[in-house]
Amino acid sequence: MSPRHTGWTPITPASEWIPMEEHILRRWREDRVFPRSIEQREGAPPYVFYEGPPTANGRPGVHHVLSRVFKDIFPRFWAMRGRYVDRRGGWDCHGLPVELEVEKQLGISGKPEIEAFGIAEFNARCRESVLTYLEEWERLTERIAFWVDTDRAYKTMDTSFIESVWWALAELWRRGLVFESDKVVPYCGRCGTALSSHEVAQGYEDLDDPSVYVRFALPDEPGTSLLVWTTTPWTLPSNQGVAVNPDVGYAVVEDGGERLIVAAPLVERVFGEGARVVETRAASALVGARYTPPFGFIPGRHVVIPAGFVTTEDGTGLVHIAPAFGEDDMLAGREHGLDAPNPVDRQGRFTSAVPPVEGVFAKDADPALIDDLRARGLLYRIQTYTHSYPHCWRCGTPLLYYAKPSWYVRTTAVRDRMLELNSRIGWHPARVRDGRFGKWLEGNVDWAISRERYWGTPLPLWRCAGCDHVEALGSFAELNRRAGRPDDAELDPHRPYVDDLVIACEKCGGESRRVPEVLDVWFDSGAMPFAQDHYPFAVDSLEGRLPADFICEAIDQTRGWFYSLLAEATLLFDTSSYDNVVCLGLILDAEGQKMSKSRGNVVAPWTVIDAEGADPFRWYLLTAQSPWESSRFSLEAINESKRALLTMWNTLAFLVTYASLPDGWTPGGGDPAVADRRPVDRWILSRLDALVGEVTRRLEDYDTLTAGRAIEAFVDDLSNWYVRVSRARFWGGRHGDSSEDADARAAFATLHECLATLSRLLAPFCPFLADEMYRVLVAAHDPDAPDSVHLTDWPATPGHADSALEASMGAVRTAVGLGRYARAESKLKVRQPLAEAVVACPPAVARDIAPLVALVEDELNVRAVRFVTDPGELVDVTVKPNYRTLGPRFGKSMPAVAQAVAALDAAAVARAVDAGEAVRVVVDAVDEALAPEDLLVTASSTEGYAVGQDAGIAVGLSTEITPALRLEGLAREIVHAVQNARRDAGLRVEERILLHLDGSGLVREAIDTHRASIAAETLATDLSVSHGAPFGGIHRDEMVLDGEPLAIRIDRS
RNA sequence: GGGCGAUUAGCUCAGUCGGUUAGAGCGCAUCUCUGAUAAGGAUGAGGUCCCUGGUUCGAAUCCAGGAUCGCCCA
Repeated sequence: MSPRHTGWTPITPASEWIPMEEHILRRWREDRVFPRSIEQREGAPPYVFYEGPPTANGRPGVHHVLSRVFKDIFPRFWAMRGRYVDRRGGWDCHGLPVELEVEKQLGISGKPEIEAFGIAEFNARCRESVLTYLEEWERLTERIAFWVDTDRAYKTMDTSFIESVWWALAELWRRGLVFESDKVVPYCGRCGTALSSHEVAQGYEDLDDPSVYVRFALPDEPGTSLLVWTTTPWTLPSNQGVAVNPDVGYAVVEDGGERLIVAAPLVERVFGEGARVVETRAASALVGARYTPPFGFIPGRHVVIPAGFVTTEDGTGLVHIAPAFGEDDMLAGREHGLDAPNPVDRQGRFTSAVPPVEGVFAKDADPALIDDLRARGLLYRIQTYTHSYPHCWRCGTPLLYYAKPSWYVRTTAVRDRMLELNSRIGWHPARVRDGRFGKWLEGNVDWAISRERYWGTPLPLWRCAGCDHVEALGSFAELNRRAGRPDDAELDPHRPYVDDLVIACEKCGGESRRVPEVLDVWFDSGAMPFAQDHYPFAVDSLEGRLPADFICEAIDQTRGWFYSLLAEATLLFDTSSYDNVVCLGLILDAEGQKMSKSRGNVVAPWTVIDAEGADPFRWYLLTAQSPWESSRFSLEAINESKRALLTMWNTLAFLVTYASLPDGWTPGGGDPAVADRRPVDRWILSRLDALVGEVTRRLEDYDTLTAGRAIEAFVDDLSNWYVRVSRARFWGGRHGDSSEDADARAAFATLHECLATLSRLLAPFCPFLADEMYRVLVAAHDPDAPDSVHLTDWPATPGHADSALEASMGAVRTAVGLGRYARAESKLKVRQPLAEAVVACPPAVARDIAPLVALVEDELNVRAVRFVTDPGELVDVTVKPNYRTLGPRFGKSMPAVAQAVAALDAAAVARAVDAGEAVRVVVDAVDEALAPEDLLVTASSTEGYAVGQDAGIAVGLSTEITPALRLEGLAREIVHAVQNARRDAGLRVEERILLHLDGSGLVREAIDTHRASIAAETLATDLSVSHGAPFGGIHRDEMVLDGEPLAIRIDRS
């Protein structure tokens, strides 16, 4: 462990935060602070956190920092609250992104080329590639102080992880929840695999498609055609039918010598005004009609069928049906006995079934097919139609809707249970529960879990070549046994090795081989609650591991990880897998555009860290805006949000500067009890009390924004009021005066308690700054204290709350603010003492201020404060009804109440309110009593006197400057000038000086009159006055004060 | 086409249960304080709380419709 410093050490300047953070990182590492923070809570109730695994085959971006910072703060908070918070990292290893990367490296593309290259070697490359940036991820994770155990990180490609996933799939199989079905699926021809709906969700992009109107001739009615509309001309060769809406009338329109049939409501839309409708028919009259298909390559029934899904929103009301290429088409086709021919191969290219476009990618065949239609006179119209169309989320190829067999998990079986469990999840923001996520669950369809790819968890399903019987194997031991190997034989569950293991069919004894598909990677991620611990093989219970207390990802995971976690836990364990989830927004660039590699507007996290440091980065992400809204990101924004941290740091530096002076102060007892301290001490401690409560509540509610604001407000109070008004006290106690000494100790102890407590409240937000504060303030003075703030307990409310005192101080601060305003208005510097301030306010406010009146005198630099409490004398008062209390009582009569109140004698009402008496008014001929809280009394100054007013207080200043006050003001100007000179001379705050002054007239008189105080304030052991400042000395300065010359010379004492 | 959000000062954003005078920071202008300060303070300029309608004694806030932007889906 690092040697512990004792006593005060200087504060690292804010300009050195970055090297300081790096130093602290080394200390954490050497002192094993993170592991110890977990170990010391062993046996305590767990707070369970799951790391949603990123893939390490790409570089981390700022959005990853966002999620990792939120993943860090709550576990830190709960660890300090005493919970056992094991935090295990994880890496998502499988999936298309990895394969794509390797394809790129190898310069190959598509499945045939992968197979030619060899699956074994391909997967070996995937295994290497997936962790390309692991080191950078780990370095970033550590640098931003995301405390997560990367040494024990689970990897979804680990054999233990895969075995747990197999167990889960076999379990679901056993319960009949896994099935194979021919279904239309979103299919990527380039990648050669179906995509799950949550993958499809990630790839929508606007696409210009042809929108074509095609004539389907009716052979029984020469010269008459169905006008059919489609945006996917490439599916026309596969046409098997035309669907009409059974509830819609259809019109026959004569158009340039031909007769075209469209839905009656769409006639005008298609043909424009003045179309000649020669006949209308019910849909039933069309059903069963035969037509000539647009292309003759593929046989079929080519018949009109009824279908409820046909709309008259757009198109022609006659829908082209190609059952192989649409879910609706497939269902309607089955119902009416249509075939589902599919002339598109697994690469998305036309087969020889459609000779003109053989080998062409389906969507690319549109122009050739349209030309063909046009040449044969079948094309009625072509337009361009821009719509949002799904693309492969990784390779960007437009997806095809395509019928093929796939493996499914029957999630619809637990749909209602998922909804029920979801209703109990603490969503942040809450709206996601019933909104985006809830709606998604309501529309749940069975989860397509198979992918015809290579680098993934192989499906543990074996199919018999003889009898087609399928069985699921849920463990490696079982597979080995069935394959005739020893139970514990070495086994690589990845392809192609696992594909070589042939088992005997349990039914017919025939040869059973594994199905070729691998698993949707989202199933891997959703399995992590049990697979990271190799359940049920390595552990037999998930007690304390499931569900998680807290998870966090960006909103785009609603259909990804948030879903896969919930679905799998519900299916397998009948529970949710998380109790709370923070759902983060997107990070946009400074222009409000989404950051993406293609736009080139991605900000690298290292840029931010190197410029501003990790803690300012964290503070910005945690407190600058609602985390679930998308927000604009810029370096400037971080710099702005850093302000509060700088103020806090300056306050810390102030304390250390004075405490470490000779005869300074160290923590550790002998300080006055809180009850014996000054009101301002008790005030800031009361504020601290409130702050601890507020931050605790907010973090319990996963609200970092409001917690951070509360901290900022406190820091402002501490620095700009407490330290400001207490500054002189930190000089006290150096003159052997015991009462001064006690007062100084009280001030030090108070400020120290505030900052030390602040260090613990700040620890989850800014772990570096907080730890440094704690080290300087606490650990360096108390050998028994934990050596890091992250090993301490979360502060308890210290019990210093005093709401009356806070109200009083509020009034004082208002009065001082108004007084300063009054000075500014009359151009009277605060250094010029004045005889009197007059504070006009209600008696209650005067009573609030009275015990703290000395503060007002000091801050306004006046000899005395006089209160004027009679409303008539210096202030006008106005009385208004309190709508908040009276509104519910009087409702519609509120205008009458307002009128009645306005008619009252305001001064009399003000006195009554102050005395706590009810006021009677007549409203709508009824006598009503208004309680004091029902009336709002505001004061405003009478003309020509007071110059500041607010919240029932007005402050005026006597502006007469007597000769004595003038001299005193000058003396303070002289002190100010000397202090500046000291600073310019580079003297330490405590260094004694020999001071030589010269000035004429009033300046000379001021020096003579206030000689002792000038010397004391400037730490001058000797003060000499003569004509002109002699040469020599370490510093000389000359200036003009109030038209009078002043010369200063300073020497070291 | 549907769902979910967002729209508040020049910029970035808060705004609790509907309560009459809507806030902060930054920027700008003027002034000021300071032996803790990469600071602080005061004042000012700057607002159609996206629009329209409704509910209500009272709407930035609730409801309906619309506009724009974004996300999610079909």
